Formats: sequence, C-alpha cells, structure tokens
Amino acid sequence: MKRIAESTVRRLSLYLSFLEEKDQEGVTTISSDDLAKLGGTTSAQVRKDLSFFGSFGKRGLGYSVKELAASLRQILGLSKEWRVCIIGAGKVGLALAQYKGFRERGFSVTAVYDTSPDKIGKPWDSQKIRDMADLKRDNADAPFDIAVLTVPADAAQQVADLVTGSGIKAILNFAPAQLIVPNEVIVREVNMAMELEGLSFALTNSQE
Amino acid sequence: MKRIAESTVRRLSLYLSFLEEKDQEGVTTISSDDLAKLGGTTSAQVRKDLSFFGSFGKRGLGYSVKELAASLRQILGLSKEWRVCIIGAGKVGLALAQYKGFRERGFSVTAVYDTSPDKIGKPWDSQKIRDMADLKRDNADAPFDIAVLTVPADAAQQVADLVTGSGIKAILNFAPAQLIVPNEVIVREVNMAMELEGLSFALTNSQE
DNA sequence: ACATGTGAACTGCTTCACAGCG
DNA sequence: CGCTGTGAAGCAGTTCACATGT
Repeated sequence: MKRIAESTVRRLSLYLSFLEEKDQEGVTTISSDDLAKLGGTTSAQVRKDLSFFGSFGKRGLGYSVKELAASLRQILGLSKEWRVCIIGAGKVGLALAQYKGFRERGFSVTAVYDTSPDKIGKPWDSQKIRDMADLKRDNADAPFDIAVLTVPADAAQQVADLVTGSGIKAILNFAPAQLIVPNEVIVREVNMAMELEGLSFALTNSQE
Repeated sequence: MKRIAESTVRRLSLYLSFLEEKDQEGVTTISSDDLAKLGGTTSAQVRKDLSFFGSFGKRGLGYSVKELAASLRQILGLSKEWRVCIIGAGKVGLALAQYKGFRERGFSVTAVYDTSPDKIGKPWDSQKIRDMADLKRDNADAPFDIAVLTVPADAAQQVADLVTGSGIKAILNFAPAQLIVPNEVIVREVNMAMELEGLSFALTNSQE
C-alpha cells in the first residue's frame, strides 16, 4: 500500500469522531463539505483523504454516515480490541488507566506497571499494580499491543528498552524524552512542554 | 515576521530541551549535526530552522550551548512567566496541576476551576479549587495567558466560550472535541484518541 | 579544514477544477 | 443537477550543495 501521511491518518480519526456524533444524532447522510466544516478543513481534502483507501460515497448524494464510519474503523484498525498496558503508576498513569475514552474506542487497558515497591500491589480499578519485572513474562502470556509510558524523563529510555525487549511493538510516550527504539517499533510522542511552548511562541509573535 | 511552520516551532522546542540537557552535562559547544542526531532530523534542517530567526553559530565551530539555549528561550517566548489556569478538576486536571514540568519551563499554574459543587473549595497544592463562575472576574484581576481544558467532551465548547469570553487568548485542549473559537484565540489540541488511532493504523498496516 | 548559513532543487501535501456518475 | 473522485497545479517544508567566514 502507498504510504499514507500522518496528517491524513489524524484527519481520518477526526472524521470518524464526527461521524459517530452525527450517527448518534440520527443523521444518515453527510457530504464531504459537512465533514470538512466540522474538522476545519476543505471538502477536497476530505475526499482526497478517503480516496487513498477506496471510494465510499455516492455522487450527487454524499456518504452514508454509518457506512463511512464502519469503513474508517476498518481502515484505522479499530475493529479489533487493542491490549494496552500503562507503565508508570503516577498521577498521570492512573488517570489514564481509568480514562473511559480508551475502552470506548477499543483500547483496553489490561495492566498497570511500576517499579516502586510503594506502588506495586496497590489497587486500581479491580486489579493491582504489577511489578515492572513481570512485564516480559506477562507479555509472553498475553501480548500487549501498545505500551503507554507515563514515567519520569530520566527513566524513559530504560523503560522503553524493557518494553521493546519484551516484544511490544508500539509506544505512546508521555515522558518528555526522545526515545531510541528499534525500527519496527512505532512511537508517538505526547509532549506537553512542546505544546505549551508552541502556545508561548504563538502568543509572543501574535501581536506581529 | 515571516510565518513560521508549526513543525519548526516543535523542533525548536526539542532542540532547547537537548541544549538544556547538554548544558547540565557541562557541554559548552554543539554542532548542528549533534543536535540533528539527538532530535532524529538532519543538520541542514537544524540550520534552516535556526536561520529563520538569525545566525547563532560560529562557522567551523558550531553553537555555544548556553547562548543558543538562551536564544531559543527568547524566540519561544519563555523569558516571561506564563500564567496558566486549569479548567476541570478531574483526575487529569489535578494531575496536570501538580505536574512539575510546567513550572520548570516557566508555566505557572495559578488556579484550578470546576463547576461541580462537590469539587469547588476542595484543596489542591496550597490552594482551593475555584468556581468556574469566578473565572471572568479572576481573569480581570490577574489575567491568565493560557487555559488548559480538562473537561468532558460535551462540556468543552461551553467552557471554551466562557474562557474566550473572559479574554483568555490561548487554550490547550485535552477534551476530545473540536473547539470553535474567535480567530485571535490560539488552540492546541492534545487528542489521545487520535494518537492511539494513529498507532492502531500503523500497527494494522505495518506488516505491509 | 571545518561547520555554518542559504539559494536552489526537490519532495510531498494541499488545493483546484472538472469529468464522471448517480 | 449535485457531489464525488481524481489528475494536474500550486505551495510549503525538507534536503542538497556550496560559498562563506573563522
């Protein structure tokens, strides 16, 4: 398959959320222009994004909300449940562990890990925080698809090594550190400092 | 000033974090190639990014770590303290409120707001959670530069209206909702669903 | 000799505009 | 006729390559 731009994938994800919203509202048909307005883009962009994957609309009519949503779920790989573990049982990690949005979207948080004896064994939801040392064995029993890293910056690389060493192939990294991982491992960074500094820059330079 | 790409700003932010790290380690001089390797980019990219703002290096030598860091802080607008409020005293909001990385980078969280009577008045750090209804008055007394939204998706637009109505000019939005705001207001979205779905897509399509 | 700074070439994402089809 | 799907054009961001300064 042709390489798809990350920006395209992000927009598909956005379109899907709008479609789900519209479906809830009972809307059955939607045009590329409607989707574009919701997502702050253009109808040509919407059609181009979809065109990489096939043709989903009816000319003169638009798209079936339900059908397009189903197609996008398929494209984004959301038809299966993804098994997610969270590494780092700090405030952010535990907040994420209980975040309902995960499960709704098919991401099922099945374990939380930490290295601190203070935290290991403590309860979260209906389970207990597990020892980081068990990750490799646990993953061999029932593999995780995605590891979410919510550890301090100085521990991030070491934890990432354990994660990739266990065979996990995707990381969502909340630690403010640039991870070095094998080629086949996919990493997405969520870097708060970067977002805030982007706002800082924009505010500083907005009064021209 | 010429318009600067968001990707450039994100990289500047990244370079700054590397420079701070290197400075800690006592490194005094660094080449564009060194910075590129740390950030997973190319030396030409680093030099081009910097070139938008001036010329900071010495030919044949490289950049002074301290001087370049100072320049980047200046460029990114990090020489002043930014006043930040957090809106939504749920798990994520409170986790962010106590996140040390904020203050280290010059972002000072000075208030947390909520609408729920259960939460208003409860302590966080050395302060109390304030009533959302007080935001406008509080902001008139001592303006916030940035509002961080950690509210449920269905409340996000309404809250954003209150925020922009109070005169706040920048929003970091953690709610999975596309905000509509006046032109002069700057919004950055941190959308977990999008990040996870990006990983899902990549995992689904990685085995070619 | 070495690494910066930068115009020029290139790559790839976005926008345009229209043919095609319901 | 309306809206999709798509080649072609346009534009923005990245990479190249070299002249320039130390």
